[in-house]
Amino acid sequence: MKNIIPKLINLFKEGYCTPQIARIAKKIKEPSTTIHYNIKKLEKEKSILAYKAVFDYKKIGEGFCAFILITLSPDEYGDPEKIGKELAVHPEIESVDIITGDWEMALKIRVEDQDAYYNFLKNVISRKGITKIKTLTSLKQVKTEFVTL
Amino acid sequence: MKNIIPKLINLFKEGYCTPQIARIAKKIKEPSTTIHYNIKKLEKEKSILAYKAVFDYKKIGEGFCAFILITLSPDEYGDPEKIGKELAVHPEIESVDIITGDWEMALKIRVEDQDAYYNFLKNVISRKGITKIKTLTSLKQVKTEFVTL
DNA sequence: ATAAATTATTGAATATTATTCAATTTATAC
DNA sequence: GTATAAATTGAATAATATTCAATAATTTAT
Repeated sequence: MKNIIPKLINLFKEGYCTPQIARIAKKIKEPSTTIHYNIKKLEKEKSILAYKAVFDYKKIGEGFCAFILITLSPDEYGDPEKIGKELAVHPEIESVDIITGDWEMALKIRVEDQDAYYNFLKNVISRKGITKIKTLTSLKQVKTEFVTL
Repeated sequence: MKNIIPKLINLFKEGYCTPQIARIAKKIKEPSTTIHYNIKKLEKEKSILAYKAVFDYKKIGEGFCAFILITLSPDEYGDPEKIGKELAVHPEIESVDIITGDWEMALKIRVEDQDAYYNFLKNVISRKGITKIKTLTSLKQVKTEFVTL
């Protein structure tokens, strides 16, 4: 057996999808060439970044989801974006935001289980510059990426 | 002029995309029929919920992004999922999670600007059952929906 | 262990769909 | 008001997903 599915999942996180112009044309009752033109415009001006799949993450072995709120050390405070970009390369991280308030950064994480999360914290999050973190574990996901589960 | 773009954006939030089987087949060097088979399997078992576009939200008039942490009143505490589902219908809400810790729920919101956010708080969030909220405004989005900006 | 049944892989043929192209209309700038 | 650019459109084409039937691999039952 080949087990192509993990590869598919990875590709679909990046993109590897395309708009269904004919379906959209039917839906909003416009010629498909007009739809095509407008979509290409959105792509050219980089308003659309990617076409991708949204998963039921429990079903693809990423059932553990958490938010991490991060406090940065004063010396790293000048360039939180740098740390953000370094963190963003990790595939377990769904989102990275620089935020206002009691913390400087908010991450959303998806891993298999609590063990995997512990390893993630040890290997990725404990790094110079991060002073303190607070984990908010998701007990139940009601809506994700604009898709209601 | 017709201004089809807002309609496209709405459709792309729901889905209206499809996998690029030929491209995937080339990428991982497998027959396209095998890819097709495996994708249909993922769809049938509902591991894939949708294929959709990811936007640069600043460029589509949804530049204001915030997380809302919510404390529920003790009488609603028994069924936070019910409130979650009621909130989930609002298109401004990207995600709804029931969480552990100092708060019971975490939302991610996208609207045009601070004014729109204020209105959103007034109209959607102030409701019976929600005792206290804390807003974490995103100053800079580094990564969203697994896509690095 | 063997047979039966199910699940997975694949190539060839087909149906759909995105894309290109050229023509026309609509909007914008001077 | 004219010129220039942007947007819409139908017809033709190229590319793609899909179906189908056959084969192979894996699992289940006996």
